[in-house]
Amino acid sequence: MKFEEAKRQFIQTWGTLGSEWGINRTMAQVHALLLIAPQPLSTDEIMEELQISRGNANMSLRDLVNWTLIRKELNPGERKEYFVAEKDIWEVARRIATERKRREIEPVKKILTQLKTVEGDQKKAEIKEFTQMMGQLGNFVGKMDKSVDMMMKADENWFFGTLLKLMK
Amino acid sequence: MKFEEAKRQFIQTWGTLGSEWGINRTMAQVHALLLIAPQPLSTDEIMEELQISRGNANMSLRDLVNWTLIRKELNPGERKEYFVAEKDIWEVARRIATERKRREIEPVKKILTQLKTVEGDQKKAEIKEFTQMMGQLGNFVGKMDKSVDMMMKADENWFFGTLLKLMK
DNA sequence: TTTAACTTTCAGTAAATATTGAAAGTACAG
DNA sequence: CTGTACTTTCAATATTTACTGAAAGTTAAA
Repeated sequence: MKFEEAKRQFIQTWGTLGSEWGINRTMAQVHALLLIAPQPLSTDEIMEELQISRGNANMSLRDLVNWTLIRKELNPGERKEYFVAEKDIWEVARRIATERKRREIEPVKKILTQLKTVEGDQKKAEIKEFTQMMGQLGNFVGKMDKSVDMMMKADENWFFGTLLKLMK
Repeated sequence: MKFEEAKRQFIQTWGTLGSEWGINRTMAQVHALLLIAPQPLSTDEIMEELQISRGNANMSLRDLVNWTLIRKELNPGERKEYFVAEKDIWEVARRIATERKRREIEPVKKILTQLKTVEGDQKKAEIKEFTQMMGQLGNFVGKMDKSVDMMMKADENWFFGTLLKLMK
């Protein structure tokens, strides 16, 4: 396969994967482009390569910076901003996990805790079932949460090494 | 908090969480409703409770059955179909992980493997960066894949027990 | 200052996704 | 068979989400 084709396909694949997991397709494509860029890219280069508008490029880049998946890089004596991606995939995974935990898991955890305290007679099947399920979910989410904390601190080889050794 | 309010809030929370993770909001809400139902529910009961159309209810239920998160239940001598959810949350998590792996991770893995074989001079920075990144990603996705396989076979207490013990 | 090179915003529009509901399909009881 | 109690489908529509591009904002060099 030719390089240009491979690049096109990678960007497309990454975009699709992103949108399947609730991440805006264009943002994932910009990320893909920066992941394989050997040097920092400017907004104009990204617009050109992905054929997107300035507004869209700016927004995607801002979001990626907020996710800490990319950072701005400035050349001395030049106004233009360039962007570089974090290229260590384990680090990328950790940042995504951390961010999604903070934005999505923590709020759910808090709500589940509240919902466990629902008023009503535990002898009613409805209430019993509800309380039990909130308990199970709260417990599970708590464990997931702890697992992410662990991943955040861990080194890749150690993490997968330990995990996969347990499999045998 | 009153039961009706807690129920409403749980269904809403679960729907939001689903849509943040690329799962149709209504499908997640139907799932939530069945998770807390002490007995099987019919399509009409679900339509009524969530205020959705017959078509939408039918489609969401079919999808949930395909994900093996719920199953049909028939009462002898009755035409109507009822639905029950798998209530063991560890089992639910495993089924979701298995399904997403199959639908989304496996195809990406296959493509990454192909993309590693891109033609071109490894001395060119572009190609070198690309090949390296495909290698890193392929490696990472492979490990995630194996971790899910492990989870599929494991018992909840053992899995989290082992994982969280490693944290200390 | 002013000008110019750049970045950000956001109202309007386009595209993607989800939902409805009525018609068609299915299968069982009589 | 035939009626009826259901389930499924799908074209039309509504809703949500993403994108554009021009105007406003910012910053620094002249």
